[in-house]
Amino acid sequence: MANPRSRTRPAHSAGVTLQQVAQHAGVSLATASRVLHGSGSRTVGEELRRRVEAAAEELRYVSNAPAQALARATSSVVGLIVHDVADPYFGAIAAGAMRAAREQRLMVMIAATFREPGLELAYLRGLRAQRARAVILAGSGTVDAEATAQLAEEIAGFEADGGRVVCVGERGPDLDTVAMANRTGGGLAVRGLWELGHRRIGVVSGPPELLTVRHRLDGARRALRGLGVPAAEDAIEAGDFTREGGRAAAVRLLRAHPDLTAVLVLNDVMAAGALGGLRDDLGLAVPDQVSVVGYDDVPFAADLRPALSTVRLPLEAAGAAAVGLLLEPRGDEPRRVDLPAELVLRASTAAPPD
Amino acid sequence: MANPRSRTRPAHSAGVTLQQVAQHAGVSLATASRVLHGSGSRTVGEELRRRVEAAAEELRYVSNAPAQALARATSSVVGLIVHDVADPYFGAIAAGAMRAAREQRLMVMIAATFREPGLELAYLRGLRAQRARAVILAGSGTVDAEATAQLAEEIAGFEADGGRVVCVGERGPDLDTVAMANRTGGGLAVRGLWELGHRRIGVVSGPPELLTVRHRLDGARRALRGLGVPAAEDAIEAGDFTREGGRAAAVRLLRAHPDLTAVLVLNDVMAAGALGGLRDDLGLAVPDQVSVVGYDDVPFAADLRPALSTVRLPLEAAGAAAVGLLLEPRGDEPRRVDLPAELVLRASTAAPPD
DNA sequence: GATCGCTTGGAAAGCGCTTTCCAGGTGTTT
DNA sequence: AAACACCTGGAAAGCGCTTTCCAAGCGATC
Repeated sequence: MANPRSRTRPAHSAGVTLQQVAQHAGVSLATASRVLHGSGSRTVGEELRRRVEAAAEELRYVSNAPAQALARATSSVVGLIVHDVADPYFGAIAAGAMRAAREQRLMVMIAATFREPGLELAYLRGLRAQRARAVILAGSGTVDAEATAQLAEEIAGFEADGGRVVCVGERGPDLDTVAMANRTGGGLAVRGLWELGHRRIGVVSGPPELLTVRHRLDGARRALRGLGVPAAEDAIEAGDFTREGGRAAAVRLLRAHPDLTAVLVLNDVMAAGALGGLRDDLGLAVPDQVSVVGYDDVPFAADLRPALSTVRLPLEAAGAAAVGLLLEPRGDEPRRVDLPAELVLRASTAAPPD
Repeated sequence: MANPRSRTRPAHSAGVTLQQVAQHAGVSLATASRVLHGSGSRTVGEELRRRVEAAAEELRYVSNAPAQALARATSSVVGLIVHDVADPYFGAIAAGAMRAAREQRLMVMIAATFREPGLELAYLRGLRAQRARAVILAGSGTVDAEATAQLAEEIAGFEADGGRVVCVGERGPDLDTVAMANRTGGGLAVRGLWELGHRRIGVVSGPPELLTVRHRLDGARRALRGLGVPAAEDAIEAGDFTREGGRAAAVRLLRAHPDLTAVLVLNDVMAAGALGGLRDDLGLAVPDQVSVVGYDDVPFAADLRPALSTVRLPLEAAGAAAVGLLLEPRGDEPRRVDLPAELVLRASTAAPPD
């Protein structure tokens, strides 16, 4: 009995080339190309056009993108480099980017560095090899000068080859970027807490080498200082940008500063951990004893209990904006899209206890 | 104005070809190719090898993947088609796949259908055009015969072109698949609830056309029937596979069947919504009045309050297994990897109220 | 009726790379 | 010392497509 998998297929279908389609239609290769992939400026007569289309359909022709890329010296793939696809922050950005990409009929090649330093560079190189038309650098920049310089060189090379690079989040002044309101948002959170009556505010921070963290922290600190909040400087604990990191850092923070009435956690994933740590490890009630504000407003933030107050960033819009940016012709000046942050107050914040 | 293709470029860095590297090293194109991309079987002398490598480095040569793909008639990209990257279920699978891909030095091209029916087909075609070496179909199959048949044909075409296809979750008997224990898991959940003492168990289900939903539901139903649980058949409400869908369906379910003491929600995202709906809309205490079990064990399940009891699926492992499968040569028989489900009891389940 | 300017189709030269086939040189065997 | 095998490097033929250039056909113009 015939194995269903080896079911015989019409001889056509496997590796059909444009040449074969042309032959089948009784036209030249050039004409077939013009009909099927033509840039439009050149027209083909109605009759031939029909014949070519019929032949393509009949033969089940599928164009060969690498061959096209080679001949055209440009492709329709864009790269997207993130730290971790499973992280909802990047998931949302990726979703936005992919939606936009679809509208432009672009394919997206995604790479996750899993926060391994050298990998971003390696992937950028890989994408360059693929002759991606553009790449979106979605992960946070770093404070490491060496790494930044290497990356800058690779980016320059990529652009010299005609590719476009767009960053989500600031990386450097001469790159096209979709800027997230990180500084502003940090200030927003602090001021929100202040308005609720909090005067002793701590911060659970992320890896200090990340630019994103630095900016958020910066905004928070500045606001704290501006408001004259005392002891602000040392009521900061850093941890990994993970649930566990947030949990541990929050516990450390409140052990060291039991008088804090509010804490700003620099990302929602950490905040989820912090919420757990405060309650389970420290027996603190949120928001009755301590208020907590997160950052990002990832989808599950509203599902946490208490529902997480947080600084909302338009993540999907950022992804979409990045794609928008890389479609525009490159300008003389680096382009920049600024996206706003917004403080969303939910149930994890309240007035401080008396 | 000059033709862009003939635009003069700086000798270094931009658009360096292997030919140029060879010239710079004083060797033939063939030798340079062997050194830089050689399959290893063919050796090049120490001296020339060094010279080529030095030249490549000096000229900042970056290989041209499309050209390689064309010449080799195979590429190093694999496609991954999901419903939604922002959904933690797919995020986890994607993360696992990407980790494995990295070890194999594969690039992954990702496509999100956003649950739009025809898009899966379109993307598969796109991936075929890209001459992807393989594609992973991570989204659930559907009960729609027409769509399934079209997909089958496209898959056959893809395979005829030499590509490999693997599914995460069952789609058909003659496809290589990483099978998730959907039926088993449904039973597991029901039995777990039974053992806690629940006798009136309802189900919040997902879109009935999804195979995944059907299988989970099937397992649950069978267990229910096996246990002799009455009224099981109609205590089922379906909703979208989203938070809102889960919320609405859960509310409907408990309005219609106020006597239920436990509900199984067929995915964690819906369960998050259900938790909210039961509490906020219906004033029901979980788990004191109603127990809730989810499905998938996505990362945030443990962060919900009450922490969600759920059926754990090894999502990352599934993604990795899929990549593993497509690296193996294609066998005569379709291959299959079965991944286990495990019931994780957390705080959203308890004995039923008296 | 010859000329011009269009439009439309085809021939052919690549795009950057892999790989087969050959040739020359070396070391080995008898 | 001749014959052989082997190793290493190069020339060249594609891979499937795009695009330039040219030629042919045709109605309009003078």
